[in-house]
Amino acid sequence: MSEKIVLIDGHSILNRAFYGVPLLSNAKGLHTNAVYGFLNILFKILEEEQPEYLAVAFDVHAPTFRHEMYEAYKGTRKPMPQELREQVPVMKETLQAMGVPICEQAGLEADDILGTLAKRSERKGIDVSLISGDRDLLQIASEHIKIRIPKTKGAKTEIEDYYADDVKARYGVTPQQFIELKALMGDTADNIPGVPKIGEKTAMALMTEYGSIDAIYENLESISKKSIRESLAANRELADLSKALATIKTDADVPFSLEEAKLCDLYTDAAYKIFKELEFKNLLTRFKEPSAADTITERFRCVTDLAEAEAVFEVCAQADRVGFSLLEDKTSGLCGVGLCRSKDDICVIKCEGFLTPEYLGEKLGSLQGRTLLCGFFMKRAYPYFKSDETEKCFDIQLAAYLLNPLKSDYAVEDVANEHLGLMMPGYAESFGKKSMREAAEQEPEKFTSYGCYAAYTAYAAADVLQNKLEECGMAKLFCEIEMPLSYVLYDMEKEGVRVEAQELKAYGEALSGRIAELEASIHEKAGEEFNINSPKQLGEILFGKLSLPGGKKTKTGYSTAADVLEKLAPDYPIVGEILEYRGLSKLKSTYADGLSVFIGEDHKIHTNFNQTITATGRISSTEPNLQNIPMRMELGRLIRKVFVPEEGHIFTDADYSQIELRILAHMSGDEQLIEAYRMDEDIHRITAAKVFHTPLDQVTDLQRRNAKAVNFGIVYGISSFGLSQDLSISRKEAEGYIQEYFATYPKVKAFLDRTVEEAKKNGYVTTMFGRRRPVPELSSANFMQRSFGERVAMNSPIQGTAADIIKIAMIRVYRALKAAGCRSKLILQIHDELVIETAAEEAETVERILREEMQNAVHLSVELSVDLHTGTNWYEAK
DNA sequence: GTGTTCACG
DNA sequence: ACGTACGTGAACACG
Repeated sequence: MSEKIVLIDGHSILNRAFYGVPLLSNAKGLHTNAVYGFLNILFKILEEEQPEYLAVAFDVHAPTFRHEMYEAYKGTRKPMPQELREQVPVMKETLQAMGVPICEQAGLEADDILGTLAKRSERKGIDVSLISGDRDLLQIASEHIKIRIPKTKGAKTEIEDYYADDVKARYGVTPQQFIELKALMGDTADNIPGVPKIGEKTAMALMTEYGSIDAIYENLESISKKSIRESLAANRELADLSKALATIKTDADVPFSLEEAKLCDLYTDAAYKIFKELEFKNLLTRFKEPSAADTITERFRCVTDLAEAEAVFEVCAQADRVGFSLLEDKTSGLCGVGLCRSKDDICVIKCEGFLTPEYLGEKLGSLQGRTLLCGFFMKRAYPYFKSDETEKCFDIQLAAYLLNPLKSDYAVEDVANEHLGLMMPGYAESFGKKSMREAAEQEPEKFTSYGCYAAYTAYAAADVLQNKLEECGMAKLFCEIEMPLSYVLYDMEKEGVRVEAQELKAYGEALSGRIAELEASIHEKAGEEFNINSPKQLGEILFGKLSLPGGKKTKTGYSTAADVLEKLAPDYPIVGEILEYRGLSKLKSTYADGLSVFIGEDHKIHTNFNQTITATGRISSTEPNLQNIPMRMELGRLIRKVFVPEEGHIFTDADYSQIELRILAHMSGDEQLIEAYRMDEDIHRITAAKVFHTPLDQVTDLQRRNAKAVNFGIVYGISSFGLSQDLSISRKEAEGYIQEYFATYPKVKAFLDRTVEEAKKNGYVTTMFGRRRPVPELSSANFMQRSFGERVAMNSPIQGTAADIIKIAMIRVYRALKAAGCRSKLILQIHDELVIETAAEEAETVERILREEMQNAVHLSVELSVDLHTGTNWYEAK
């Protein structure tokens, strides 16, 4: 077997990777997707090829330059986007760190370097694999030089391979002819003029018939088509020039020795550092585990003996701080507990024999309050706890979330990696889809290892995260809001909300009847049966078959969204029916049928309130989502009647009135807006009066509606386009409203501008309570992305502060209910609204507490106002 | 798994 | 010239 070299066309592959991988960025906002994609391709190739040599070629600055020339010429495509441009130096640094030689030379294009190195290697009897996204390189292909072109097909990349024969098979020309083909037809991208009048088809025909440019000119008179013949005759020089331009150099002066390309261990310390910085979690697993981890795993142990377990808990109770991991899942129950009280004392106590789940839970609970208990997802541990005190609790996930709320999850291995620089296998990596019980029984060693790693990570990360929280000014937010709130949420989930299953079923059945009627009528009007729920089929029927006007939008086909259909409804009865059908089937599938599966044996629904999901600090609700139960339309709103309190209770519902606008008034300090809230009048009406220069009592409904939309728009990070869409007015009119609004409330404008500026400077925005949201989009070169970043920067401090305030209110209400000895319980939170299941005799107390604690959660320059309602179901209470 | 639609604040 | 209002979650169709 001869030796092999892999040569990579750096810019070309980086470019491929950039467009093939969705935009990623690390915590610092640096984009990383192209580098990530490049490395994935590189590793894949290396695994396949097992070469002895490796080198990457870059143009010095040719690609951007040449690219831009081309763009200027074509006037269509964009220059290299900033998101990609910034990754070029990062890519080079990464390669350097991995010890991969980078060949670049002023005055030489990467193609020429690659061509030269390929031929040089071939002469030495070395096989060549040349990786490029650019088909121009095909001219280099030979018996020993393989051109490999990666193609991104959906998620995975497939690679097309071309030896000389493959080029012939695929394109019908030899690699040499490939050059001449290109010379004839020209290539604007490479500034190759080509021969006028000759395009792809003609060039191909000529090459197939004559075999070379020289042969074509020798037989010029035999070319039948006059225009082609004349063009060729008149442009011999151009043809030769084009050929020269199209030919990749194979004898360039590249000072590069094969020895430099000798492939060494890529997994260097320097590379590890860079991969970590770039947050390439998957790729980090390729590195050997750092030595620190080795010493830790040596100390991992599994305890199965009662006396030993007793001793462990005793020692833990004396420790300052204990990291723990709960080894359980819904189906398995508790299978073990990982405990770490120092980096030298880490174990998993397994549930077996005398070590029952009850015993372990009890012992874990007994640690509460005696030592700082650090764990992932503390809410899961609260069932074992004896009190709702969280002073001596530290939830790793909550801390990691505050430090970067944009991540999709906060798994043990991610935190270990990001905050401790520790590589460990994740759950799925160790156990696949096994349940915790299966893991414990079938993989005892990995089970111990996983539990110990998690406990150690909790132990060690608590310290690191605490310091980071302090640095970022979020320590108070963490221990005074998020930690106590986690217990409140646990309590709300545990309590649940009662739902009348029978009535819910009846509601669903009532919908079914009407749905069937509509379905029949729609199919009849359409002249065929089709799936109305399929936007694709629906679009084809409406805008294709029935050729209704206005059909456009979306990548995949016609848009059939409600706002599009509503415009058509007055003229086409079928559209109205479709809208009604849509509404009803939504109610049936998501709510009537969807909710019923979550009703437990206690007749209650226990939703999950997630505390680490949203970018702004809000809570989210899942399985089921109880934060989007219908409200705006009467038919949907009726569903709320099935949500009922327990015997002897009523619902008390309290919501903040326009909390976000009040926060805006406070944060901007705008006197006009603050004053508007001091008047005891409808804020939208006041805004209308001011913006439209109309006396308050003469404000029309339309004016009020418009003012309300502007108020919303301001909170969302206003754009004239968005407002115009919302109000169905022209952009110009919308722009006018915004101008008037800012003239009315000048400090609001100043505040929003200031916020965006700060976001650009810092890379993040903050709420009144120090909660941060990074805004990496602001550094994008893409207008759309950047505009999005600006709106995010304007909205997040407002939405986030509102989230902070209601969280404070929840904790206060929870504590006040407890202090007053109430049986009444907080059960739901819907962003600006709290629902309490109120014991009948406590109705007045509860109202007083809600008002008091919500209104005084914080003191702003405008009062917080709370609306209260009660009822025997959620419909009545709202 | 991704895209579309639509429910809520 | 571009093509959006901010933040979520669930159901469904479709590849």
